[in-house]
Amino acid sequence: MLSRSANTVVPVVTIHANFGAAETSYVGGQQIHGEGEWANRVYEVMRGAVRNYKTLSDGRRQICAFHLPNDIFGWENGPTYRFTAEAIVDTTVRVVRRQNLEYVAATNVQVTHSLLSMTTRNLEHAENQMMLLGRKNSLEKVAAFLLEMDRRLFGTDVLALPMTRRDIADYLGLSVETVSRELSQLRARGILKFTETSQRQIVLKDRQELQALNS
Amino acid sequence: MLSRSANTVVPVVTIHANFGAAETSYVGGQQIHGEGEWANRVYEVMRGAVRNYKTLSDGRRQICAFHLPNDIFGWENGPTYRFTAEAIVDTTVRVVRRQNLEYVAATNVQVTHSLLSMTTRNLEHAENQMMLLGRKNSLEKVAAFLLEMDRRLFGTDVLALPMTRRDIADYLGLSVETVSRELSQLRARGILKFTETSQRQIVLKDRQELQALNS
DNA sequence: CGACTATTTGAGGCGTATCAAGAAGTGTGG
DNA sequence: CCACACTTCTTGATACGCCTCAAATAGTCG
Repeated sequence: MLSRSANTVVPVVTIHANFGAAETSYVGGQQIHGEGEWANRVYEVMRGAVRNYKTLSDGRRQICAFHLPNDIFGWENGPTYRFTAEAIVDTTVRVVRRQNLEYVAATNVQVTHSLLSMTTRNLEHAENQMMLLGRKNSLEKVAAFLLEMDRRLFGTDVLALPMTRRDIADYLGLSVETVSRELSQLRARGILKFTETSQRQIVLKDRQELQALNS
Repeated sequence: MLSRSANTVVPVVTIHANFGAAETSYVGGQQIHGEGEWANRVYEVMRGAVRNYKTLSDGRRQICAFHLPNDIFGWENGPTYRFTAEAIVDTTVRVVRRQNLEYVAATNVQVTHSLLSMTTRNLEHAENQMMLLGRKNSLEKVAAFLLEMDRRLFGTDVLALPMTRRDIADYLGLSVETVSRELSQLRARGILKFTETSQRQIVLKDRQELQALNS
């Protein structure tokens, strides 16, 4: 049972029918689970995209991760979800009850090991994001974002971004306007272009140059 | 074998003599392992403090974590360390060979589960830090740092910070000067004071007010 | 088509970085 | 114990990158 992870190709659990999995669909904008709610379920994205975020009391938002097809999310060690998870676009997920997964993990060292691998990859991503948030400037942030999406939305010439500029901004610790300006700058420099149909469809014309901007 | 974790009181592996542990000491500033080196060893801090950081090619640095007594670090899923780890002050660690730990983890579901718990706690910390780095202002960052250290360096009236202002700055995504200014502001507001002996020894006079600044 | 949201672009302001200098603290050798 | 060199820390002046506010354009959906 292997599954392609967000970042690398490593063995990882897939939520399997054996665990009592069921599919559920959400429309764009719909909440899948809320920060602080009981963490009863674990999810695997089948189609669509999910944003995982925290908010401060005054509404400031930090998106910690985007989940794309084959990503697993909602696995918690503690009793409650540390995030809100929302479908960005129409999304289908496979759901498994947490206790079923825990039941298997308690006895099966391989499943536990897979969960450990998954958590470690999430940690690596978070660590890279800390460097990005703490020490990169706005152009470097946007370049890194594009390269990440290019890697994860593989297999297509055009990056069909599911998320809004606001989502990108809240992922990179920027304002919407700054994201837009840096994208415009990259377009002006010939590093990318938008398709005729949409501003959310981006073609990377010079990945090397993007890579160079990513420090 | 239980050990107090950095953030919460949860069962977690301690590096035990059974794993073939040995103690090693480092002087302040000495490197324990470098980013990219083969991850052959796992460490537990006995005395002292460790900084874990990444650097960009031009020298910008992001400290991802400070490790204090009873913290475990150096556990990697991949082949190499993703960080440089340096002793901040004179530090003693317990060392275990990775393969010994892996050997136990491969068969013992409890040890694997402990590693999973530890990794999950690290992930939670990283997620909170992402919110801090991406969305908090400099005063909120410094307040959050002080509260974190107050929680982790428990049992004393004065916070005897092992790290320099530069370390704090690189942990919070700020400049040294800004850290210093915000500490001065908190002192001027009567929320903290320094001891007569050192600028690194801080007494928190109003934790509630600090908590309020932390959003 | 009309209402609404998302995106871009410009103008100006603010928060934090940078540069600079002095004070405080630390370590070393005499 | 002091003198000296060096590092760390603080504080002030200034610069600049990104945010905020505003308005126009583009895109979406009933």
